[in-house]
Amino acid sequence: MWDVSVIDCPSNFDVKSHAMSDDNSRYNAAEVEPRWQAVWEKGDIYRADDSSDKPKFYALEMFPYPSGRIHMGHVRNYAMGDVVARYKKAQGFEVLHPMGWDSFGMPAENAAIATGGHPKDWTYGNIDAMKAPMRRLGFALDWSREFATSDEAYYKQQQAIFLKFWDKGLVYRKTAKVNWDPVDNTVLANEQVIDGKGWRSGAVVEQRDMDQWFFKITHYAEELLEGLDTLDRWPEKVRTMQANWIGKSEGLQMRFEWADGDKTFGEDTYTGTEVFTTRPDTLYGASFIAFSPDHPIIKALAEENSKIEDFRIACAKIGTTEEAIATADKLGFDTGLRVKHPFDENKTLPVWIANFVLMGYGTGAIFGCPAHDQRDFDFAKKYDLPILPVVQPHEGGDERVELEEAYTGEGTLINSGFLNGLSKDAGISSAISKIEEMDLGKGVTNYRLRDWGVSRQRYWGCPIPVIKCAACGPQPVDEADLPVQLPYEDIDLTIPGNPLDRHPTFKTGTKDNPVTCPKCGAAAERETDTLDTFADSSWYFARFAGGQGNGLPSDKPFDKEIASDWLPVDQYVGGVEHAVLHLLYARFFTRGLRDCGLLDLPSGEPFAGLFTQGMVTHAVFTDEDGGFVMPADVIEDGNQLLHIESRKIVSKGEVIKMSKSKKNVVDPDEIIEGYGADVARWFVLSDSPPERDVEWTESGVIGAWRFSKKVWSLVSESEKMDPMSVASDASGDALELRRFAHKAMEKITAGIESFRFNTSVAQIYELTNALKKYKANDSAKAEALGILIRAIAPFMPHLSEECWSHLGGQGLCYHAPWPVIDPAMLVEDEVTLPIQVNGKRRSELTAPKAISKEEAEKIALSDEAVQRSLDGLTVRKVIVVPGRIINIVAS
RNA sequence: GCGGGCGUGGUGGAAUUGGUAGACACGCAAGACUUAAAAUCUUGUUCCUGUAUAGGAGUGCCGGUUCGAUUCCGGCCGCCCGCACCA
Repeated sequence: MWDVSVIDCPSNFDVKSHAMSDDNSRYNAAEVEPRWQAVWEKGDIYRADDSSDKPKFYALEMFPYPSGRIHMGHVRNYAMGDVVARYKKAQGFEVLHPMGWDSFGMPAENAAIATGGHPKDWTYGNIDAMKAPMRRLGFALDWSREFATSDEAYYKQQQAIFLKFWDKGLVYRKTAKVNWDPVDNTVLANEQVIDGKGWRSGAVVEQRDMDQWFFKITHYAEELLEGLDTLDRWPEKVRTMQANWIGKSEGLQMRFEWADGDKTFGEDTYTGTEVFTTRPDTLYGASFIAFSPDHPIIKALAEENSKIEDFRIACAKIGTTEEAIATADKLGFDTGLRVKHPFDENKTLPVWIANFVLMGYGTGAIFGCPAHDQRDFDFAKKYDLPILPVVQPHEGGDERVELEEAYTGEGTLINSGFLNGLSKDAGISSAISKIEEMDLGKGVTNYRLRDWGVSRQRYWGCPIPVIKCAACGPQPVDEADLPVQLPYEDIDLTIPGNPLDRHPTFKTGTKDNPVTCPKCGAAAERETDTLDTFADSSWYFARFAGGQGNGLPSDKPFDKEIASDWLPVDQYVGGVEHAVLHLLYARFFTRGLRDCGLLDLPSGEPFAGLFTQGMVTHAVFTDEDGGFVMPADVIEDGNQLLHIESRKIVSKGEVIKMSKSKKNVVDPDEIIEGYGADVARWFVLSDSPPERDVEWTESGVIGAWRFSKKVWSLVSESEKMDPMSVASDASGDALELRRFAHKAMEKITAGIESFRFNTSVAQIYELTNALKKYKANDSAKAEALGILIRAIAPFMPHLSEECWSHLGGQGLCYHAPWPVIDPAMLVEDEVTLPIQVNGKRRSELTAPKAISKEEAEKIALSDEAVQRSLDGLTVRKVIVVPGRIINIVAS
């Protein structure tokens, strides 16, 4: 089978001819769309009014990185948000729908290296280049609040927030093992490591010890977790992912004391070793203690014992990818040390070092209970350690049979002294109480979530407003001295390493103006790392909201009152790839801003409603030599595909996300030029459910384009009529049309409300088809047409304005209220009931809605087709569900 | 391995308290208009029973609950996504 998208498109097909028709009877998007855009712009109709009395609605799409081009993914993303924004406007809400640029980041540096330019010039050039196509798509955006995160005014306020967070104890510095991306030459946060690889570069991430700035996101671990339950307009999937990421577990942190008294490792003396466990009920089954190779005690031991150092090195060699670590064989080293068992004075346990124990979780040490933990089991098998079952499965089972794997299920405790006979849960709480009584530990809650490392060794980001003094340590820059400006001159990105660190003046200042410690005044050095760009996108929505529409504040991040009025964002739309990155960081930031008194947002939740949309995909084309070919360069010739210039035979491959590297991209600009913005918008919303991927096909676009023409012909052939008409006195065919229109409108509205735009689209098609068949030019037609045009408006705003104005509608369609559905039109007085015999449909009956069960049963049984299928059978039962169905049970 | 989601015509997909499976669209086929094509319009289009105003099968597979299951329950199979030695 050949790709329909190509076959359908004749080789001499000229897309420009569609929109540029000079035939007046045809809809000419190329002429119509800019004309309306000019009207909207002149009227400044999308500016949100902060002081409006109307109920507010904040619609937002994840703002773009200015890569230089708008792609179809953007079109789909913003089209969805635009549908919601326009719909809510028509529903009578005061709508805020802003747009800006997430403009710091690595691609600008890479582009600068590649082209010899400057990241700033590249970035702002791209923003200029992207604005025009964005405007051509006709989104209802309030551009008055636009900004870029790389604007000095923005990052200055971000530095101020950083300092406020510092004051509040939400920022700290420490040396830690960090994820190092060797390609981007920078540190990554845990959330930015995907499958052991950098989220942007794809390079295998290494572990390095480095001095880093951290945001204390763990301070809000519990609140971030609990808040998820309140986000009932978020996808379940995203909430689950965040909950898993936070990874709460409750258990016991306790100390195993050394068998032979206190010990000193390095400079510290320990009475024992701290472990964390979620299964204190299995303490009697403990057969060893295991340390992480990175545990401070082990590090100290390694300095004196070369065998331990060798073992640490062996563990480090396994690999740095998460998967390699997860699937590596269990490795252990017996330190010879022993600890006391807390419940059994006569028992001591050996202390091992084990490669599967993570330093980053719990205390970096565990007690091993091989019978009831698979990892401990594998380890015990390998090193011949005792395996003592202490949980008896409820259903039979003999504890003396040798286990083949760990048993982790419910059961009754055995071999466990005072815990014998208890269930798992009762055992856990008993064991915790006992340990607390013995003063060896206490019940604790642990989280998998780690603090957010935000230092990046890159140039194109927000400078961290800190001065490092040899005497006083790191000091915050005085607020009056903000912003710490990112230098434009003398930036060399071509050598690896931190560009700001080797800048001639940034770090230490100039002779006349040296960098000095804000505390003691001595010569000092500026912090040369920049903030993770995810910080930039963690509060931009608040600046949009608190920007007052007439300019962005220069003395504060946002106006507290106004921002707090608009927030939370009522509907946020973006890609699911940010499920635990941006969406978690933003939830942290709003809590920090709240607790610093900058934002009045008690819940701390920035986004009340979230929708994660699917991607735009396209088939990949390859030529004979295996090179990728742009879809626009492929033509159909006979029954084969050819490259338009080289005439090489092209084959169609898999359908995947549009990407530059595979060349399976369609340029929105070309589509706008060829078919119009409305068609592009309509197509990306029409075919697939919004959360799923949509495959871009030429035939699909042509279908959307045909539909736009169909609507126009319907309107242009019609006489002038008031699109706000209500034909309340309609009868006969007119009444039927009216019913149809109101029923369709109800479904269209429900579709928009529940983000099932494809079903709204289907209903719009049906209403259009019904109108096409309706020939009279009466008030029922006027009403139905008016409904149709307003239903289309959120999807195809230009076409709807043109239709509205052509019919003689008052004002702009954008300002027209959403059609009011007449409930009487949704109720049929006649219904058609299917008649089933033994669950199989045999006939149907049309009757007044109010027909009695008895009457319906009587008619059904006397139906000819029913009689035929009942031949030879006895009726046992007749089920009549009023308004639904009749089922006759016979045997 | 753990967690979550999804399997419906040639294709995208409808069917949200269990009630006519396949709406709507794409594609395809036939026809009208046309010198011809494009565009447009009309009709048909789940599969099988050579004909259909008739019958049978049918929502990944097997079973269950029910008058009735795409929908609820149990067990398989396949695909996708997320997490991944988290104690």
